[in-house]
Amino acid sequence: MPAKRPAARRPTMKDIARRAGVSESAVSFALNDRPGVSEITRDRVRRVAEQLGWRPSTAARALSGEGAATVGFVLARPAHTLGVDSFFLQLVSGIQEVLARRHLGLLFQVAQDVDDECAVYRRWWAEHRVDGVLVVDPRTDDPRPDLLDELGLPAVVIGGAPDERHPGLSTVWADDAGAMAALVDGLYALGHRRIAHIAGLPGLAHTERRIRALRAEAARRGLDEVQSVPTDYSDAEGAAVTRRVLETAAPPTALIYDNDVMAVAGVAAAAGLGFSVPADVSVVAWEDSALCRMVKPWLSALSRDSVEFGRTAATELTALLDGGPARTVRVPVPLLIERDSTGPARPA
Amino acid sequence: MPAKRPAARRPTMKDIARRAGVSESAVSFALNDRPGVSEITRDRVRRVAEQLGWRPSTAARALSGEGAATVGFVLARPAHTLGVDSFFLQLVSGIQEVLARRHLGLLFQVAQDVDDECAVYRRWWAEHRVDGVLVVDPRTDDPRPDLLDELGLPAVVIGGAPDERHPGLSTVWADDAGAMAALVDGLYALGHRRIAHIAGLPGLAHTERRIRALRAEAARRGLDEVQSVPTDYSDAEGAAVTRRVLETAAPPTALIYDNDVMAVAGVAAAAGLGFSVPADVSVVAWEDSALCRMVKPWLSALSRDSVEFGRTAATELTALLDGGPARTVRVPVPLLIERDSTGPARPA
DNA sequence: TCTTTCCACTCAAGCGCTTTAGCTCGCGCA
DNA sequence: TGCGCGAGCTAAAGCGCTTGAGTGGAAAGA
Repeated sequence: MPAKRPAARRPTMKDIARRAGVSESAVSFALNDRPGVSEITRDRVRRVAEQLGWRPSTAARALSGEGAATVGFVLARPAHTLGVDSFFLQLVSGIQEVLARRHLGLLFQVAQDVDDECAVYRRWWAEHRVDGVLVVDPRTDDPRPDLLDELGLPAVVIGGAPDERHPGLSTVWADDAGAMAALVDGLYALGHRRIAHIAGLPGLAHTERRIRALRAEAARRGLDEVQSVPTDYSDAEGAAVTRRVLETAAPPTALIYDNDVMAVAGVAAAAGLGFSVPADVSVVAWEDSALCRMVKPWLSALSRDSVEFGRTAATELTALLDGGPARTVRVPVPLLIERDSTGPARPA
Repeated sequence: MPAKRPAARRPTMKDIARRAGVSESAVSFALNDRPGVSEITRDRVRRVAEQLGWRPSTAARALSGEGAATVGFVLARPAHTLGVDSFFLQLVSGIQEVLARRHLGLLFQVAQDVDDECAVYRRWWAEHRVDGVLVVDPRTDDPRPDLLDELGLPAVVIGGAPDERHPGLSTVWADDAGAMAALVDGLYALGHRRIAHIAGLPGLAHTERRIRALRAEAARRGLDEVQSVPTDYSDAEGAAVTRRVLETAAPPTALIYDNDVMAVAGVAAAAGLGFSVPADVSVVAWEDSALCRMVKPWLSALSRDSVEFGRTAATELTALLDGGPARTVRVPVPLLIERDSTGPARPA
């Protein structure tokens, strides 16, 4: 037999009203800082509420039109790439920090793919579950902004490019193009002319931005042995692609990895092929984490503050929920932390 | 001016009732598979509902006593240890898989510490936000089970030991003691007599279980140069402790790390001290992930299926929500994947 | 003195759903 | 013919909160 639960009853506004000797409406006014009650009544009500440990029922609030006090976050990535990723947990930490302050809940869901994700948004909307959502991994040709517009669901896109076509959405983005330009600058100065970019998932907006930026930089300098190879972000593909680009007649002298996991796997793969880092080939990871200091040589990496990124995104969303206008805000360009995996190109 | 939102109205049961020419109650009966309507009416109602894209408002449902259709998950770990951890995202993936099937939402929150976590539970309970919670990182002397009992909030403890004192809580656990015994068995057979265990956060139940198990195994075999050193799971402490135990007159010949991150950091630290793995010292990681195959030598590791762990926990919670009895279920003992970091002890 | 104004508060409806009680048939049976 | 009965449905209350429309009384104005 299941244990009998005492199931303490939650106090309601009615309880407060009775104890304070006023009507429920007065309680509502008092607790929501609305005019209509005297200061002394307000105080009394507040004290009683506190004493009873009262908290508003989100369900009742939501039902009377106040919104669900919850924001949604969907992660649609293949399960195996979720593994050793430091970015998302940090991002979510930052998001939480801001949301918790306002007692907003975070409804989290992992989805199979973007279509699945869209279905989740539809369901959340229809079920009245969330007041707004945070969208990650924006894509080229993304169906989500249109959908969110249609549903009228406030949203901020994390990591997208500024988007004029959806004036209702806020965007928080990093200047990947600028970062890539700076990165290539540095490598060029070190003598690197053949550069391979082991990119992330094709179709992701920031992957495409980085690829385009690299191509542009190469063109500007007349480098024609520069390439980007998309992957699924996994260590396996990172290693495989590394081997592929390195086993050519004129292998690249610098490798740019779109995340830390692939960079680490890539270094190992390079070593397996007899390439030493950074003597034969320089390596940079586009994402810094403890991982980069766990291998020899320590990896140079582009470091951004993912927690702050999350904070910014959440702040924009709360502004949107408060009825503010949609905005486009840029977070600081990631900073290159130079460690031991980058050096001058070996002379030809 | 903020974009005017079209704000499509969500269909309600009233809409369905009107379109189907029946009362709201009939609609409710029809859609919830209750007796009281004929099959043909039921079908008609269902069709109309489908056609309108109707979904029940969770707020309204919750308000009329049905529960919030949401379960909670709080993560209370220092932010910096959240970084490169593969376990939680995998666990959450598994949890989601089960919850999504029943359209249960997952409310996720990161907290500072256990007290903070308790406050979150209280708030969730008072706000009527969740029907149950998943508790991770159980501790020795944990205040949470008592609290959850008091609140009557269904809960399953993930990774705890069977707990007779709280018959209302379900527990999903792994047999750390058994795994530790098997591990020591293997190392002993390889000739290892001096073993150091670089443990996780002190106070966590499974940390203590492992420490006790190791001590028991050592006692059984009369090994007196066996030790456990607690850490905060970070790569930094993993490396520091490694150096400390290795820089002694009779250093251990085998190191057991309570997670993959510390193991990797530990190998690097050992190498820095001139110890080669596995010739001078064997290394085992208690947690397998891509990380273990990213360093040379590849790390032997205890592998468990974290996704499945999550599935099991979520399944138990849904059973509890359905009014089932609390249960204690054991997941399979983690399996030792032997790679290149373990070998025979160097003869004295 | 009587009216107006305003403040502090109460009433009651409504949000979308569930659920209990009740109502109306048509049928079988005595 | 009358009655009971169950199947199939409706009416209405209630969950906890917000909110617009009152209401009573004291202070202010005529």
